[in-house]
Amino acid sequence: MPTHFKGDSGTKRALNAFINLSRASNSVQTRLSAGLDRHGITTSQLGILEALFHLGPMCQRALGDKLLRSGGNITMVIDNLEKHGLVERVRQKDDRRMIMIHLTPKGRKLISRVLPLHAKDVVKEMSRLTASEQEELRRLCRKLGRGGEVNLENEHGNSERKTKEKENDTSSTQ
Amino acid sequence: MPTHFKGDSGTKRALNAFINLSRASNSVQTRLSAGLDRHGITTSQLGILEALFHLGPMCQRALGDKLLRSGGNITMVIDNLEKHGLVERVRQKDDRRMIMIHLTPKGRKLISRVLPLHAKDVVKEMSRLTASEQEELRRLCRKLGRGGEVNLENEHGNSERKTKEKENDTSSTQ
DNA sequence: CATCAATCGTTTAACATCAAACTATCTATA
DNA sequence: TATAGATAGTTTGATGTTAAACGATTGATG
Repeated sequence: MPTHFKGDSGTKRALNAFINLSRASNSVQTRLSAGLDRHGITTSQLGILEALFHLGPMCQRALGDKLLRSGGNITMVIDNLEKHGLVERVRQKDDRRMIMIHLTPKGRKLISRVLPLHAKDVVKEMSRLTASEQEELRRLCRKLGRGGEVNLENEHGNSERKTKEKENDTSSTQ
Repeated sequence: MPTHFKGDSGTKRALNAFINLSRASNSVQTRLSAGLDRHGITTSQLGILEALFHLGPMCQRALGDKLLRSGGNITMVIDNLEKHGLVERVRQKDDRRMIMIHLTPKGRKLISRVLPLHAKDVVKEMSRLTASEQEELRRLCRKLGRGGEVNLENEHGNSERKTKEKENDTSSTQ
């Protein structure tokens, strides 16, 4: 009963690697979101606030692309942020399909206060690994990332430079 | 604008490790759940079906402990499994608070068919890493697992044996 | 100019998730 | 025995998530 799998060792290895990957991600995520609780925001909300803070006002479509979330999801999370007075929707005049999301002063204040604290929490969580272990973990995880190394999105049409793949922005979510 | 963080390199390293950990877990999870879609079940449902298949009938509390989910969540997922005729609730006679969850023949048939296919999918996903990379990933992820190595739950009171920590069961979820 | 296709955001339905309040049941103990 | 506390499961309310259908707006093309 406690064996649970009668496959070859290669299968066991893959299953174990996957299970521990999932558990680690979930564990860290859960502990970090407890930290965010103290500031009254969720992980999803942090993602949006951080993007707005670092990149400036964006339309919902762009936020969805950046955070890898569906349009409907972005609508919902922004609804909640708006209820709390942290962002506001501004309908574009030139293209009335588009709505730019702006941080309110309250939202800007909050995110600029929370971000360093959250980063500190992340550092604390990851400090269970040494520096080189963190780099190794990153390297291994990258190989498991988005299917087939797509990267077919130049964000805002800077198609003249075939630059450095972007790959990482050192944001504190996702 | 593209720098996004003006912290020391240790902070950057931790943030990058964390981001890539989350993304890897999410990516793999998303691709695997597309595979489960073909069998009409979700990841959560798979977790419960698999536990029942490997461990036999269990009460909801035990399932929640095993899968690290809240009681309310278990109730909901089992509701859906029951709707689909894959499990059934059996009220205990000796202790009427308790409800044992059983696989139906249909549920047993489904999970015994799906499990090997799902395992194969996991192997395929993880094959982006070599065998030793998988083992290294597992090792690193374990260090990030549940806070402080708690393990304060002997499941069903087998408190006489201080046995081998249990740690891993080679299941294909979680 | 009219229409059609693309794009943006919203809504809906289904599932997941948690915490907290609640019901039912059991156990210990006074 | 009666009552209080523990335990199992459900319900509720909030959030997040997707996919699909939908409405509004824009742009292109005949």
